[in-house]
Amino acid sequence: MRTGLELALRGATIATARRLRPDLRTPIPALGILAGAMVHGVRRRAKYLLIDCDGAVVLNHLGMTGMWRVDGRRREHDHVELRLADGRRLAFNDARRFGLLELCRADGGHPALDALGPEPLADAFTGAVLAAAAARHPRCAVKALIMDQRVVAGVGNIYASEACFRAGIRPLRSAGALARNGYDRLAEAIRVILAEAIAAGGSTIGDYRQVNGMSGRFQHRFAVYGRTGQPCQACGTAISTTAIAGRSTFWCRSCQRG
DNA sequence: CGAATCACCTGATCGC
DNA sequence: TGCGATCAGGTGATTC
Repeated sequence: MRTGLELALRGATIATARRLRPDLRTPIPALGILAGAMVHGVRRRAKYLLIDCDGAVVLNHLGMTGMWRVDGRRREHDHVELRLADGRRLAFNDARRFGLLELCRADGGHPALDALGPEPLADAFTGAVLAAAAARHPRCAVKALIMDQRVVAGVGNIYASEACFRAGIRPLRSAGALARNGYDRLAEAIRVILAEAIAAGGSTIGDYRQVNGMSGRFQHRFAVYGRTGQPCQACGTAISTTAIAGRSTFWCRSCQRG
């Protein structure tokens, strides 16, 4: 989504920005400050997008169903609308309203960004980081550990299951019981899965679309997510499902014994 | 204290 | 066909 937004917005001037309803997960602030501003770029930190504008930084989280689209016509659940000086219309749509759209402080920060762990695609993220977190939370399930945004920032429910499969690690395994080389494999698996998913334009399960309206393509490459009962592509064993911390978790009991 | 559970909200799907 | 129950990409508060 960051890539698509950057392509659509970088260098563009916002003519008007308005809320179409007052709140998402939190209140949406007045956006009049964006009128006439140029967009310098779009950054990402964890699952948050930061839209750098003249005089303001917009902080946005997609929640479960949030998406930005360049689209001429207004759709149900469009909650924020940017009209650009060149005539294009960019809308933030979020059926469930678990998303967030706020403005950063003058220093560019925001409380939501304060406690986040390292970026999984940055050099600072290593197996040692996961092993250290495991030492702090030895009884935590491995999958829950990698979904803790304070441990590593940006791994959600789909990619947590996929990364555990890729690393050959049982998602329910107690964090304290996994050896260091397991965390090295897991950190690498997280990097690979996220990089591949980003390159594929994300995963469209229900209504998610890229900024240009196209579906993601990574859902066709899921090894385990949503494949309960279907044969594992590696060994043929039926994929299992279980709940960890209230989230559906998919795994192969044969391939994932680590 | 840490970890599981609930709450937030809408829509799709499933079983009856 | 209709209806209630359940589930869904996330996060933060509450409960145990």
